[in-house]
Amino acid sequence: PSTQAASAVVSQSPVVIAPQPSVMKTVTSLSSVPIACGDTATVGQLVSKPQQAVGDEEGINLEEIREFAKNFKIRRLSLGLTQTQVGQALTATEGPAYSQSAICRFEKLDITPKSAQKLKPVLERWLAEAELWNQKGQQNLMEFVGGEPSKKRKRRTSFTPQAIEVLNTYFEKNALPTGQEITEIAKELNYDREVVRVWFCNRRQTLKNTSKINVFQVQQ
Amino acid sequence: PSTQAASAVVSQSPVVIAPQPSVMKTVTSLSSVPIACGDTATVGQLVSKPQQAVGDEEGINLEEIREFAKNFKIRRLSLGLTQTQVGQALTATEGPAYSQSAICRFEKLDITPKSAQKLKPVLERWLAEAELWNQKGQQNLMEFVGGEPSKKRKRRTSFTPQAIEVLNTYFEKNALPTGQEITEIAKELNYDREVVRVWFCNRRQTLKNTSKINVFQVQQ
DNA sequence: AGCATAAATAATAA
DNA sequence: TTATTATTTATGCT
Repeated sequence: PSTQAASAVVSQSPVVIAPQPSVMKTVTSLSSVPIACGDTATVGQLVSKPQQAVGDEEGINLEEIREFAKNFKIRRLSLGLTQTQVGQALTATEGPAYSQSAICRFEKLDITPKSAQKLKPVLERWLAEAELWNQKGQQNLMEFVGGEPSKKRKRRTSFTPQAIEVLNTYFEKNALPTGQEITEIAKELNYDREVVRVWFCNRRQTLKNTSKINVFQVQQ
Repeated sequence: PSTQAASAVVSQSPVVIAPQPSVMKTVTSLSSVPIACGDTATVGQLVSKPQQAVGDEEGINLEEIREFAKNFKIRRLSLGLTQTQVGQALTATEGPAYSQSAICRFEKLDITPKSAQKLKPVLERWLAEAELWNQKGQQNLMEFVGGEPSKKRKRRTSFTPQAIEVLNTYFEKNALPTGQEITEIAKELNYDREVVRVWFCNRRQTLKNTSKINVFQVQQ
């Protein structure tokens, strides 16, 4: 299902500058052409320009794109779709490939106006069709989105006390086992390798959170 | 910011049975009183009963609750709020404590009709008020929700090649370091402890995913 | 243009 | 509910 396309197409990178809001404020006080010299700025940067109603930029209605992006996210969530699903479905139906990152960047307006302008109608059309299928039943939507008709969330694993004891012993010796070590541990305990890997990950997180609390002495 | 309220109010636990859909199908073929004997079933279970329009259960309109739950999630997301934020805000304004899990369970209808009936008006009222504040500006909403006005996402950490090498060495020795070990590693590398902890977590995930792919020989 | 992965969020076993 | 597992989103980099 989640097979990543490994096409490494080399293209000229847009060189997007991602300034912090605080930086923006400082810069905008200089007024006029705040970002970059004559180069590419993201839609998000352009629409947040304070003075003068942000209308068109090279004939592109930025405000409209901003509005659509916000709307798109809500409609996507209403359908219960993830960015990954949208990207994969688009890759399957439309010509070019669309990564999860691309969808994310569009929603956050972290792209150039030109790119946004090109992507907008594609998303618009696809989403409208998806909503149509959804009306006919969720099953149809999932079929349209492609792949797994109703991929259920993996059942949460329950470790036996014995297994946890063994895992903790390993963890104490080494909290960050190598892939091979994980494989061996999984084999020994007869659990899925991925499950074992995730256990280690979460164990670390827990540890970190616990430490954090202790620092503030909220403990007990 | 994320200090968990440690109030341990002991109440009669609902004892919710959570059967899988596949199990449901088998059981429903027996028709009438499909779930449990005379005990508590979740709203989700009750509304998915196939025959007979699912009307009231002990005077509670289940269909209405289902509708509201779905709507609640969409409205929450439209406001850009997380389950955690809602829970914390409710804990602050309403009497009892509401955890992220509680909100999650309500949205998934993984609660008893009685609990849902009790929670629904609370959520309804709070959400309506939140939307009101949101109309006056996002800043007001964040203030209403409480705490951080605009908590920004942590900046993505970039590890130096040297640091990664050291981390990998530790990981190979032990993929699941203890809290103390993490602290020491973080100190040695001069990175934030939390950052190191998360590194290990994600490293495990990567490993797991890689292993998975190898199994299917999709590699290269 | 998108991979790799850091960080955040949701779901669930206990 | 809490503690933990699993999934999703965001972003540094090339």
